[in-house]
Formats: sequence, C-alpha cells, structure tokens
Amino acid sequence: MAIGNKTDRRILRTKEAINRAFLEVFSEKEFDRITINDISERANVNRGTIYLHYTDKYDLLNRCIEDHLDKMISSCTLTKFIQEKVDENEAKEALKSLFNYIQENFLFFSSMLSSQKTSIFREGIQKNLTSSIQEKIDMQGINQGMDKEIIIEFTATAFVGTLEWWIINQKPHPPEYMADQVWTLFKRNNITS
Amino acid sequence: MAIGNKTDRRILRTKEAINRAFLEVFSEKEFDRITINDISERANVNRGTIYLHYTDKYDLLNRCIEDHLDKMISSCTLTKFIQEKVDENEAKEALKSLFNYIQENFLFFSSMLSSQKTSIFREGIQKNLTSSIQEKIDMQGINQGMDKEIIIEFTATAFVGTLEWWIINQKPHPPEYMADQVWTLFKRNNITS
DNA sequence: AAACGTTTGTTGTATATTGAACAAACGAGT
DNA sequence: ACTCGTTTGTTCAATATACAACAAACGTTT
Repeated sequence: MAIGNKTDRRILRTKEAINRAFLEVFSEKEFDRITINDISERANVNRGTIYLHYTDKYDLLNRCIEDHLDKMISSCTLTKFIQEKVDENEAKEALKSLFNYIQENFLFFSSMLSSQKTSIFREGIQKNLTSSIQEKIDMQGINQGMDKEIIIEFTATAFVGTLEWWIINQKPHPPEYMADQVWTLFKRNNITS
Repeated sequence: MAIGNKTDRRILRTKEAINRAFLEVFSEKEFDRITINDISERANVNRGTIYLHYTDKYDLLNRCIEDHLDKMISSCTLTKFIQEKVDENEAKEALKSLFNYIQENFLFFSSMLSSQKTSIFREGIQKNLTSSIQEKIDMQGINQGMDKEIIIEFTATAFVGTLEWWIINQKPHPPEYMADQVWTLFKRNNITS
C-alpha cells in the first residue's frame, strides 16, 4: 500500500468499478447469495478479471471494507481531534466531515452492519481506527503518565460504538449535531486537551 | 452501427467514459477551450485512447451528439405519435417520456443550445428526427394525397422549435404539461389521425 | 445415488489500453 | 521575430483486460 510509483489507470478503474459494484449488489443481496458473476456483470468487467485482483469473494469483502475505511479516515483527517494543541473548531469540523462521509455512503455502512457479518466490520473499523490513532497520538501534556493502550482502546471503543448506534438507528440526528455531541463527550472525559 | 456481434467490453466502457467526460467538460467550458487532455483526464483514460476512437475534437462532438439523440429517440419511442391508428394515451406517454428525457439530461441539451454551435445541434436533431419520422410515417388515411415531404418537414420543424424553446427558456412548464400542449397542437393541425 | 444446472477458479490467446516519447503546430507574452 | 509552454497527433513496447473454454466443486431435484 501507499506505493510511490503510480499504478496503471486500468487497475485503478477496474478496482473502483468492482468496489462500487460489490457495494451495490451487497446492499441488495445477502452476502452468501452473491456470485462473482453478479459483481462482474454489475461492474461491467470480465469475470476472470476479478480473480486477477482478488482471490476470493471473501477477500473482496475484506479489501472492500479496508478500502472504504481508509478513505473514510483519510478524507476526514479524523486523527486531528486526538492530537495535542488541537483547535476546537478544526476538531469539530473533522468530526462533522466524518459523520457526513458516513451519511453520504450510508448504503455501504448500513449494509455492513445489517448483515450477519457485523463483527467483521466492527472489528475492521475498530482495528483501523485504533492503529490510526496509535500513530498520531501525543502522549505529552494531558496524557502524560497515562496508559497509552487504555486511552486508545477507550477512545476507539466509545467512538465506534457511537458510530454504530448512529448508523443502525438510521441517522436520528444530523451530522452537525452528532459532531457536537461527541466532541462534548470527549472533552468531558479529558480525552483531548 | 447496429452490429450483431458484441463489441469488446473495454471499447464500450471507454466510449461511455469519454462521452460522459465530454459532456461534463462541455457544460463547464466553451467548446473551443476544451482540450483533449481535459477530456482524457476527466474520463480517466489515456489521451491516446481517445484518438483510437475519434479522429478529432470535432468528430467527438458530432458522435456525441449523434449518440445522445439516438438514445433520446429510441428510449422515447418517439415515432409512435406520428403513426396511423395511434392510441391517444400511448402517444401522450411517448411525448411525456421525451420531455422527461430532455429534463433528465438537461445539462447536455442546454449546453448544446447555449454554445455558438447551436446550428450544428439544431440541424442534427432535426435531421435525426426527420429521417426517423420518414421511416415510420403512414401515408394512408388522413395523409392520403398529401405531400409526404412537406408533412415531415412541417412536423419536424414545429417539433424541434418547440423543444428548443422549452430548453432555452429553462423549462417553464413540466413535461406533462408540454406533452399535453404539443399533442393538442398536433391534433389541431391534423398531423395525427 | 444419479443427473442436472450453476458457480468456481484457471488457463491460453487476442486485443484494447497504457505510458512515454516524439516532432509539429499553435498562442501568448516579451 | 523569437522564445516559451501547451496542445496535438502519432508511434512503440509493455501490460491489463477480454473472451472462451475447461475441469472441478457445489446445490438441487428426482
């Protein structure tokens, strides 16, 4: 991942097409009933081409989740809110954009959570989030003397749980509201400076 | 055109991508200012690939117009309303779907008409419509003894003019209303049975 | 169990597309 | 007039994808 040399346009295109197609079919059919052919037809791609990039239907599922989470994280610069010297407005904006991202890709997230494979998704997002926080967390200042692992785990768990609740309950509140609420909760728990 | 043997998926995909990209860029930039690179980048296609399918920027424009008009005509089964023994409701539905098609692809049509190249587009759609009517028109019944060419020309001109007016004036009336009006006008002029 | 259609991976060859380079034409600015 | 950056077509070898065929595994039905 994160290769410097640009990948061939064709690869990027077909992967995108496959991903999009998979998400669409996934939101319509139970995962077990999905065939590779369903996906290839929807993506307008040869069936064999899928095997060129993914070993399996399950591999495709996992990579698809990974990709989506990566995009979510990076497009939202989520980690800002956990850093030292964080600007309050900046952090709130990051949170808001995160909830917005989920809202825009609601199809994907709700499908993921409504399927039987909930745990896969949950673990995936939590793992992703955890490592993402781990890289950027600043243990100075308010976090000095604290147990890093515990902070991370606490934050990630609370956060993922909130996201899950929000998604499963069909977005009872708008992204702005959610961002405000979550931000307040983090502050109250001294998670941020 | 209308080849029996299926074309390679890649060709269809890239042509679609190029078409879409061209329309997008066309709606943002004046035609003369559009570069092949603009289109290739938007379509996520190599610049050379465009030359594989189109000789020119102008060729691309023309083919794009053709394609779109073909789709419009066929998707609307427009010719129904000019045939003998036409069912009133069926004809109105065809008209309505035509106006709906334009509304859905408003970006394209308004771009076409707002550019300096209005005449190209106008002539294109009129030629397309004319030949389409020519194939299907029934000279029996009410049209017996009439000059076929004149009927066709009259119909096509009136129709295209109305479309143009509707598009340029930013859709002052909904498709249903337009369909009703146009249908009444045709009846009044004894164009249909 | 046997027969059936469907799905799965895999393979070989054909082909469309890529990326890079090129010379030529163009347009803008000095 | 001259330079500069951009756009245009064109070429080439490299590569990703298409298509078709295949045997194996699977799920259903009888």
